[in-house]
Amino acid sequence: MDTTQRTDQQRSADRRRRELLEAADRVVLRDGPGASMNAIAAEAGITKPILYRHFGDKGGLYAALATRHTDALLDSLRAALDAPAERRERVEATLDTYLSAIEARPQVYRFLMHPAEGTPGDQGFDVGKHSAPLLRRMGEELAQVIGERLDLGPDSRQLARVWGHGIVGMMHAAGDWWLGERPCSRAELVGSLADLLWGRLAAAGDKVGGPGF
Amino acid sequence: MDTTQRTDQQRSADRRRRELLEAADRVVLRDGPGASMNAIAAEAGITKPILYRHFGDKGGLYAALATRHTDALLDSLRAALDAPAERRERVEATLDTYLSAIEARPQVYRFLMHPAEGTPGDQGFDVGKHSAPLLRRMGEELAQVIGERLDLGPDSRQLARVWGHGIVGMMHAAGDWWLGERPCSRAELVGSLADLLWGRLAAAGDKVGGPGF
DNA sequence: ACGTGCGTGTTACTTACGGTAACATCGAGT
DNA sequence: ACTCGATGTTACCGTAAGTAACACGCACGT
Repeated sequence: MDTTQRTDQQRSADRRRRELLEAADRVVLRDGPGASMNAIAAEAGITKPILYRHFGDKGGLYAALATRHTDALLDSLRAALDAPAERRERVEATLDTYLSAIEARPQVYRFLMHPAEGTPGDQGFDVGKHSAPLLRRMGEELAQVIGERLDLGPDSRQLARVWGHGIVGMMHAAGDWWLGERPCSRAELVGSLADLLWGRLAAAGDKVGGPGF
Repeated sequence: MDTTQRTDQQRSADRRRRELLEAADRVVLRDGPGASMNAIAAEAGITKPILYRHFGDKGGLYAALATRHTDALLDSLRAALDAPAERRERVEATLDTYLSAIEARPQVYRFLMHPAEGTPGDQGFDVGKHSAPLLRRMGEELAQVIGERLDLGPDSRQLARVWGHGIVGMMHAAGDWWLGERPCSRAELVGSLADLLWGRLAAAGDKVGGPGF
């Protein structure tokens, strides 16, 4: 039958694709985002053109790779976000989940945040499209949760999106800096960020001697 | 005299360096961060090896370029941050200054945020060093202002640094998203972000029907 | 006046990588 | 036996980073 034949072939192709992705994963995690297609092909035991047949170009391969990791991380975050607990606890759990993930696998994290490394067909600026897909997806996801659950008055949807992307950016930048310098424990970082979101910046008193920030 | 001779030469070299940087600036702003060294050299009316003599490698040139723009932006931000006004107004002015800058010159912004594009000597992950220098510098700068002016109790310095990087990341991610989708006016974005920093997330009521975020 | 440096500039090359064309092989269905 | 399609190969192209090696010009000490 035509359909079963197609299914077999497709299944085989999918399996192969997964194998190639796993090989690519190993190489990228070992050599960084600048890993060459030759290196990836060698790790998979094949040569370049096969990679290109499966993924089109380097961007395609990297997009497939990023999607896998991004999906996994987003699943964890969703779980933390949906846990049955008070709002503050859930915010802290989500922050901690994200920070644990980047702490446990910094290479994956770096790859996801800087996927556009060796793509020379980069002309035309396209500002707005260049941000790491992970950040955008996390932002939209959080925006949806906020919009669904919080009563923010009129403009609720727009406010939720601004906050979603803003909070994700806060988490990302603070996490990036923390991962590099390790100035405090993860728990302290989580607490400090939650405090920031809880308005301690506005509530803090000026220091003696001048107008506060 | 030896010293005056050296000074003359150095002065001439510095002038040349500035000219080359300006040419590089034009090309990078026109062609994006993927601009080739050949193109930059051609714009400057010379050939590649001279660029390499002045800047070592592409990374050196880009670092010099980024420093120029970063310094300029940081000066603007410092001015907004130091303006004589209430805290909320100053926060809004700073956000607006940043957003105006990235809105006015998106190419510069993209270049500053994604400077590591064609640097194959990228091996070894060095997580923590990879973030855009602009973000780090803005974060440290803001941390310093916060630490100087706000009374945050014990751990003041550390809290200030977390917040500095966190707020900068919030501004960056929200700005990046906003620049791509333009979902609202700049003033609305500024207001929404300031509201977030002012604790409206914690204060918001749950939507009817379930526990809030 | 004459070499001696030294900064400025060039051409021509190497190396590495993304991407592609053309050819070889093997297994399944007619 | 023959075709078709997927899998695989070698060999190549274009481009871009980075590097000799060589050439000019100009101030200097003698």
